Amino acid sequence: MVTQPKTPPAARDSSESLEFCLRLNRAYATLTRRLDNALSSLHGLSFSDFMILYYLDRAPESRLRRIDLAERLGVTASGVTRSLLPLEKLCLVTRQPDPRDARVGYASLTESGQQLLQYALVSVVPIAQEAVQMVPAEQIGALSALLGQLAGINLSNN
Amino acid sequence: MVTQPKTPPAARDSSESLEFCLRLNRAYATLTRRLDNALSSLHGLSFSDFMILYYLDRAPESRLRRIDLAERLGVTASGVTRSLLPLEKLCLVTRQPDPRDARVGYASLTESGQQLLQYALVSVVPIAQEAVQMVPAEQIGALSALLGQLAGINLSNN
DNA sequence: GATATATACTTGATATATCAAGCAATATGC
DNA sequence: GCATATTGCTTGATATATCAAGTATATATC
Repeated sequence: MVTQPKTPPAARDSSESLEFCLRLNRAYATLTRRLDNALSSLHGLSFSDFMILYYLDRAPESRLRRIDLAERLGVTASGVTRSLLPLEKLCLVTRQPDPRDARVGYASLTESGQQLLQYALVSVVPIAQEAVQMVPAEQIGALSALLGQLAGINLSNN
Repeated sequence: MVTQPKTPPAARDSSESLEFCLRLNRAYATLTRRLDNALSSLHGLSFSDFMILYYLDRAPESRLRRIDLAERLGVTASGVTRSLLPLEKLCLVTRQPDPRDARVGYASLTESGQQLLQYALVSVVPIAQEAVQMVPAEQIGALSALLGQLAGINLSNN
């Protein structure tokens, strides 16, 4: 039986956890807005667009199955379909079939997509650095890893 | 003139910062989706709705100017107007004028809003804790502080 | 004390994401 | 080898957020 009638042992943790979620939310909103603004004045890219180009660029052969792209971005397959449409229209990304599995479609970064990414990086990096600069440098990695874990928590139980 | 043609000194930091932003994005998406799902099956609340009730509950007299609510949520004034509409319709929040300044409208948590918040907390807290549990406990505070700072970075220079 | 500027909102048009449903193609079970 | 998932993806309807523009009040300037 619990013996403390006033403050149950989990009380402090629960508000700490909640506070964390609230701040994560606000940090996300703030950062994304700043990045969106900076990029849209460059070439009409959103930060979401930028992330797509960036993930593709890092992938082997500069391409990714649409479903894998969705997973990295943290959106649904539907979201990827819709996000890729304008990028394909601009010829920044092209669609490629998989010879072994006719269901999958690859999103592949084009030359011009790669080039635009380089330009976009010039706008994005300073903002990303400014946002992170207040972190003690050696903690960035740990914090980053932490967010990665958070994003990777098991989704199957819901 | 820059003298290192291959790896400029900022290169490592820049990809680290970028990586951080990418993970922040994904962590946000993952966590929000989980919270949204849990809450919507409860009473049709989104996590955004929950945050509104929560911020109001914590504020003095359980009320906040709409603009201040926007700032806490990290959204625009427009977003607050639209988010409050259904909550006002459900009588979870009411609008109150300011006797000194006719421009401002307060969003005030009602009794039933307070009650629903208590129920919602039961759904939200376990998810928030599960998400945070993988953080080494003593680091939660640091990370939380960091996200808070990140969210608070000067917005005027954009 | 009239004019100009800033603040606190609201609203119309638009972008972006979701969910649910559907369609093919592949993999699995019998 | 045939029925039954499961996977990868797209599409229609809908929710939610933005921006730009507009309204009304308050504050500052002269």
